[in-house]
Amino acid sequence: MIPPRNADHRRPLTLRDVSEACGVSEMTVSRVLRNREDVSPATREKVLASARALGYVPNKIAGGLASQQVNLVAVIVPSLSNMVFPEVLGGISAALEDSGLQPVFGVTQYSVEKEENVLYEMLSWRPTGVILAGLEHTDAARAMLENAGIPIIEIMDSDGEPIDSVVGISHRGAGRQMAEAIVKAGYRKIGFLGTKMTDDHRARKRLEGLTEGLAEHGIELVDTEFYSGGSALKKGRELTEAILTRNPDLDFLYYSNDMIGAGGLLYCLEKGYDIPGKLGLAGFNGTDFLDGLPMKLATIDACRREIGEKAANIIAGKGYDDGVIGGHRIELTPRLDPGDTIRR
Amino acid sequence: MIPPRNADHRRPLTLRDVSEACGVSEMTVSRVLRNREDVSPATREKVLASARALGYVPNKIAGGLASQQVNLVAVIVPSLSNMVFPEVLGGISAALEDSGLQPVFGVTQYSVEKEENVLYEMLSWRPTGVILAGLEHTDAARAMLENAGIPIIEIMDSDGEPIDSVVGISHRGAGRQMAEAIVKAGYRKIGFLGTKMTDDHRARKRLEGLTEGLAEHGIELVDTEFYSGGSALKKGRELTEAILTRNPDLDFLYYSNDMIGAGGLLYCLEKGYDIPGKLGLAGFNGTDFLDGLPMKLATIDACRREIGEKAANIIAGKGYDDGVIGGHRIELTPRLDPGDTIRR
DNA sequence: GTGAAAGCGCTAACAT
DNA sequence: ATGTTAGCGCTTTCAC
Repeated sequence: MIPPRNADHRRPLTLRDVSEACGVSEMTVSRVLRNREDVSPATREKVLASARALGYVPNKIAGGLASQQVNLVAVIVPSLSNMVFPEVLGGISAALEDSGLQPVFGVTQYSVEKEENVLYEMLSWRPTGVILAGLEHTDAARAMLENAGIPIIEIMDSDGEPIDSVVGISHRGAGRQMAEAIVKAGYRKIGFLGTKMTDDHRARKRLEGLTEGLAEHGIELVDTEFYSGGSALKKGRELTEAILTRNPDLDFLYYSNDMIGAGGLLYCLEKGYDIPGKLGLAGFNGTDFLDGLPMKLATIDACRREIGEKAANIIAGKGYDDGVIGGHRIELTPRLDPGDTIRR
Repeated sequence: MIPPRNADHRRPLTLRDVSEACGVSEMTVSRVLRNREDVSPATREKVLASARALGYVPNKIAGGLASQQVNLVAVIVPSLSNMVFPEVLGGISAALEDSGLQPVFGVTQYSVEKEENVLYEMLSWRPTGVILAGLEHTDAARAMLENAGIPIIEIMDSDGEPIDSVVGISHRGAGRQMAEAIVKAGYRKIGFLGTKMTDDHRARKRLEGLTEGLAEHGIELVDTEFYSGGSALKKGRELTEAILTRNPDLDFLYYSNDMIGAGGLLYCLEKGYDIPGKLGLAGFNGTDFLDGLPMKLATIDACRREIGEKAANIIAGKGYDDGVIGGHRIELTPRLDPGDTIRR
């Protein structure tokens, strides 16, 4: 075993060390390091030189306690392995870039109990605001959010009552929109394939929307097929094979996300199905890294990046010059891209 | 505009509030809330009841300052949109699950300057340890890491000298390993396709390893093709078409990641290339969500999740009962999966 | 433009 | 098992 090189337990540097090194009061050093204007250029240079030379890194724990302000934004999402949420986080990071605020991410694995724990942890850091996915929370989490006294932005989903602000799309609406498109294109025997959605409320709402939308045209879903875990692409193939074997006369398959839709598409192409002629397909999310498949899968864009940006901007107070931080309701309109897999 | 519901600027609750509510000293309340054993069950219940009733959330800023310990682990990665890093983060989160430590993520967008900034931000929160991708940093970042006095784990790449500990694979070795497999399978005219790798040192090292490995058999790369941005699947198609048009006699294409490899594979299948007979293909990462493509692309597993777990375990002190935290060197051996796209 | 004093909310260390 | 005291490293406030 190589001996530890970094196990020195030297006391970290403090303002006092910098102060002594440059012969300026701690207070003035603090001013310089916070880029305040009321310091003479001469002292400023002296201080910065010492700080750099020593390798001083300010202690935000102490700073936060003294100033009662912490420039963190808590961001809580169900998963990172989904490709959906990394894009939301990208939007948030970009929007917060020059705001002086820093996002901190937490993951719930689609469990409201885990969400409650993560939230408790994060609130204990006294963040400037909270962004979290969805409108469904435990009672305790809801209470914490209501009492936090900071902006709370619920994102992704606008089907329900937010605690404070909400930025999202109507997943029920997306389901209905897809139902309209399917019916208008002349498909009649429709199957649904998706995740087991005990805790994925948005997928559930899309299915509900689809069902309602079809019902208005007197159409009922013929069959459904659910999965959990595993490679989505592969699962898409398997589910598709299963549902088409059971119901050879299906003429449309609606997938709860683009990845399983892509798997289904590959399967159907291999089997020689006439797409979109005899069989139509659609997914959800507008996953652009799937561009490059043999055909472009029909999908509805979930506006992931934009949702992240808008939510972050509310907390950063950007673009909302009414000065009001709380109580925003931003419902984005997702665009349906028929791609190559819905006939026209 | 809906009026703000959450804009009340009530003073957040303090230990004192809980203390007064239950008639127990602040100190004892603090003990209860930190789950310390030296409190009688009766007082414990009384305190917990009050804390819950009030909705008290501890202030870790103050706690961290007083105790001089912060249960955060800073994790710094180049990107979240890559699918590689979310898996590493998953491994880290899982390993830290019951350690009382919490990961905090930062993103550098493959820029060492940005890395330096993010690092400065994170170190100012006085984390328990730092996990960051790669061995290449600015001098200033290196100095900060060396002076931080906490465990520093550089991950993903073991080709070089770590500051403290390292957990990764040799990308140069992975390149050589692939070269061996390619030559052994009888391919001779090899092309490389990948990202413009000014700042992606690991991709660069893989290419170097490949070149060296081929050179040992007297083989030179015939051609290379680079891209940046855009849908990787689509780029894979475009690059493949370009390189095969220029060099119709190529018999192997090595891609710097599985996504562009998948795009290339789909392209070649459509064009009717004989794979793996006349043309072999390979990628890198062991991206399992690509299971479900018409053929399984040859690849080398980057051990992403395992790297995350091992790095986190070092900081959590788990599984390293020599009591030493610093100076670990863990080099994992990536497995080559020939899939269906290298002939045997 | 600069400095001195007080205190942010909690916990370590020491009493009891 | 519980309470008291001091102080973590910074910033706010006020004085100069």
